[in-house]
Amino acid sequence: MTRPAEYTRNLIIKAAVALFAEKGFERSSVRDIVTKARVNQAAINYHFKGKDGLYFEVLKIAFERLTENAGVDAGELKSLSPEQALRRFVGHQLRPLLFQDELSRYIRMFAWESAHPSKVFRKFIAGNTTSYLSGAVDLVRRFLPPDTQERAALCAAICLMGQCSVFVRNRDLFAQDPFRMTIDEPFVDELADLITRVAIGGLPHAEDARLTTA
Amino acid sequence: MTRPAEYTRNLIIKAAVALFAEKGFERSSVRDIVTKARVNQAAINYHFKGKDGLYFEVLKIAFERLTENAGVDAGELKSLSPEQALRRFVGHQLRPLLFQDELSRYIRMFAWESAHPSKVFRKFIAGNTTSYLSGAVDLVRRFLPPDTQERAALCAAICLMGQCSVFVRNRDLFAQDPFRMTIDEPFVDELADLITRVAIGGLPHAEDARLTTA
DNA sequence: ACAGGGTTCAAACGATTGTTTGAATCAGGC
DNA sequence: GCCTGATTCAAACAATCGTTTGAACCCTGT
Repeated sequence: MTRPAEYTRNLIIKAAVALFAEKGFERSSVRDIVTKARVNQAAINYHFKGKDGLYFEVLKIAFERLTENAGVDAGELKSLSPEQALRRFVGHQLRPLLFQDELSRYIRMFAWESAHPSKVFRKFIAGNTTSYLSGAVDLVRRFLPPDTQERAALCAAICLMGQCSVFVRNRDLFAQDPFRMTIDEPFVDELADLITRVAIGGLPHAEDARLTTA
Repeated sequence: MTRPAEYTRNLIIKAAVALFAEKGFERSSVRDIVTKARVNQAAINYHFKGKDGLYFEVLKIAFERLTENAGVDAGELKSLSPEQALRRFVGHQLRPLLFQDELSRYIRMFAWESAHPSKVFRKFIAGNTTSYLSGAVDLVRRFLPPDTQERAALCAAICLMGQCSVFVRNRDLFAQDPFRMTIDEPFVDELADLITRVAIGGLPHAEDARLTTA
């Protein structure tokens, strides 16, 4: 069979995940990837039909791993209280701040896409109808008034994930000079608590009477 | 004097602002800018010492215009109730969703930077100690418990601005197929109310007892 | 031993990026 | 009128990007 093919495929995917997570898709060059993977230039085009094809493959893997392992897990979601589930989810989204394992890299990749979705990514979510956003929507729905419109719930979910991804993307920036945040476990716990608590406290009032627009 | 110089300078700046707002700094090429401005290739390097120099100049202008005109205005901030001030600020941040005027373009430029700060931008905020974030920090502080640490207030401000900039950046994406949001004035009002109300409802509980980390 | 297909390789391709060049053009001062 | 400095211009530069090429390589089946 094609033993060696699968081997270098994995080599490439591993290197690509690391780079895509670190810098995002656009800023990661093919030459960076093949250098890190210690394979030839043409390998990506041979095995994945180009950079886009590689990214699509990587997205597929990341999505599978995340949905099977996430705090979005349907079973776990029901066994926990809404507050616990939300806290777990936020903690999961902030995971790349603390750990550099594979799962964290996948989350970070999606954090880049939430900043500026690439063409490949759009094609990807077009195929996966059950977007990773739907999990977040279910999560916030439990805090929103029961008659909240789907659109508002979607916006709330986007806001929730956006708050996490800002920190994931700019981790290094916030650690540096004007901010000087020491990003350790106590800090991330604090941050996750902050985001979670603001959501818990605020979401129930999301559909109150219209504010004066002035 | 150098009349014609200032004229083409403004031509370039105007075109650059439009493109930087639309696509961000990195994705806007020098050739796009000079074509839109109807000036020569070399003009940018002659007048601004390169693309970076142009961007720095544009950032300076945008920052001045925003601080003098923003909902962050110190006088206006004190004359309004905390709730009104926050709602005004959020509405201001979401302005690019509705209008395409100059002010909206400046806001959108900063929204791109909040996603992935460029080198030029980092150098810029290093020089402007009173970051545009400090206004947001003051705003959220009025809802946080009085003894909240500066670090937590800063995180809350980042979260607040992040929620707005997600929609500003991805306006077109959310209008399209998987989401199909019609981004008109009622929607933006609704969204601004949502973000504001979640913040008002949640921020006071930001420093409650530690949540169980599980 | 040989042929053939899957895989690797170094090199080049064409497109795009930001920047530089050197001549051409224009203005105003002596 | 001519010189000088500022400004514009078309063209090229060097670097990087993703992709393609065609020969070399290696393993397998016959």
